[in-house]
Amino acid sequence: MEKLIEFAGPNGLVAIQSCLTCPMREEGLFCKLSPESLRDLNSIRHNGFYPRGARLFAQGQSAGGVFILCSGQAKLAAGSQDGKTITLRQVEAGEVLGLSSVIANRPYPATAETLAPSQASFIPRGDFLNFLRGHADVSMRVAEHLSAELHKAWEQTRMVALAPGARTKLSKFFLDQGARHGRMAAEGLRVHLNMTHEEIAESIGVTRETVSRLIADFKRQGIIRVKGGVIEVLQLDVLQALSQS
Amino acid sequence: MEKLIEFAGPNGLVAIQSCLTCPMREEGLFCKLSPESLRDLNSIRHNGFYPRGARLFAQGQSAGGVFILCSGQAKLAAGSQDGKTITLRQVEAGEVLGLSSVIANRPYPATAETLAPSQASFIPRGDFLNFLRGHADVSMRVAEHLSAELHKAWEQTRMVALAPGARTKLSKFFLDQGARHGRMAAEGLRVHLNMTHEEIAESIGVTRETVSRLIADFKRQGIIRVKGGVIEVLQLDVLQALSQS
DNA sequence: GGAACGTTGTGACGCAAGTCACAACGTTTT
DNA sequence: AAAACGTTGTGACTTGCGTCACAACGTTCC
Repeated sequence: MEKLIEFAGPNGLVAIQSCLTCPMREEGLFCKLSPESLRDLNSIRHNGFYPRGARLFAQGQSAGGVFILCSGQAKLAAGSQDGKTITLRQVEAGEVLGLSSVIANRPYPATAETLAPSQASFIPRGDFLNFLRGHADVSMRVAEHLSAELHKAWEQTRMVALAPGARTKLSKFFLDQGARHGRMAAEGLRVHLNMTHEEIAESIGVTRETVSRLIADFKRQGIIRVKGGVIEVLQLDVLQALSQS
Repeated sequence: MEKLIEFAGPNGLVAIQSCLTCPMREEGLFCKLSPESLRDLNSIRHNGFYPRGARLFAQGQSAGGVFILCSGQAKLAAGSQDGKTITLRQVEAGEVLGLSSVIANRPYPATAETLAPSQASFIPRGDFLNFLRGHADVSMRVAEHLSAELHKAWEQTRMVALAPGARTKLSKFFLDQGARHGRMAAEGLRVHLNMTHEEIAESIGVTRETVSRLIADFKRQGIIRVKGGVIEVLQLDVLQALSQS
């Protein structure tokens, strides 16, 4: 991080200059650290800007380092031979990508792709492990973070395997998205959802057509309304009832 | 661990007396530690013996501590309201149960049940966290372990979601079991599999009937042979071909 | 030995969701 | 403005697997 000149990323993204002044400090896993740790962290990170759809790393690559998603949004998706893919995790600003692969010294198990224009800090594997070893407080936090991720992964497995039908899964998906980015408005919960039906389908493990049909169905029943990338949940209670597997 | 008298558990299980002389020392995550760490670990563990089917903890309970499975076998299974359950993970001797829940301070996300007569050491949450904080080497190992678990969980999600049919899943399951407990014999890979069709079904997320039918099918095709809890894989290559999603 | 129980084997049936196919839009490109 | 492209909406058809239902075993347990 030699150059800290004023800089705004593409798409009007405002650049985050330093971990020490990062607005995520209260939230992100790696942001809530002691000032010393934070300074050291800041000194080994490499900043980068990515447009929507950029690939941070690919499934099967050896784990070269971790990415801290400073702003924007990304997803972690695993694919099979026959072209099908499933989204393992959505990654929000402040979260980390590739952590477990670097620590376990294994290839990335999935591909990481931005869902929106994003800023991310890359930390090479070696530097990161040194950093970990030198900061006992951090490795404890890492363990906490990994634990939380593990719980989410299990929750995901449970959802995919136990939910009895596509309708249930889609309801769960909308509620989950609502909890992440939703805001209450006059008409109901309003969620900015810049995903295609195809992407939604990959998140819940069904086909694109099924998603299209179900959304049409939800609209017909007056449960949701859609206008240009924004979903309004009009009948939250109905959606919740549907999501109960 | 006050009493270290000679003792054999139920079912002829030979008791493991101390972490310091544990035969798993080279393998288990918590076993391969420095002698000092090992001694401290040994001083906070509480030994217990469990028959097959014993419940170590239940889904939703607050995480009281971790279990180290010294010998035997267990599973971690999550259930839904309507009685369906899915096996999240099979736990072998030397592995740990409840680790992520204790660290993340969350309720156990699944129920842990022994699949065979087992010996396990329980370590209360407080003691364990103190132990972690006092031993920097251990928390790094914990991070590694959690990373490995996370990868397995993702692999599981991938399998359940991406595998196109029940046949594929069952093939994968057999191969996985073979890798764990299999031995090459004259007729082929021999796997001791003390699970009912019901349990297999829960592991791969299909119904019991489907498992029964598929096994019958595999037998008819000469891919496997079954006699009393032991499965012999006669045509490993065919099974591998089937498991390719 | 037979009652009670849990496990396995199969048949019959139905339906949710995958697959294929194409039409109707929107957006970006040129 | 037409072409090229990606996204969405729907219809028709097929099918794998869940569900229900029972029969055939095997094992404990009095």
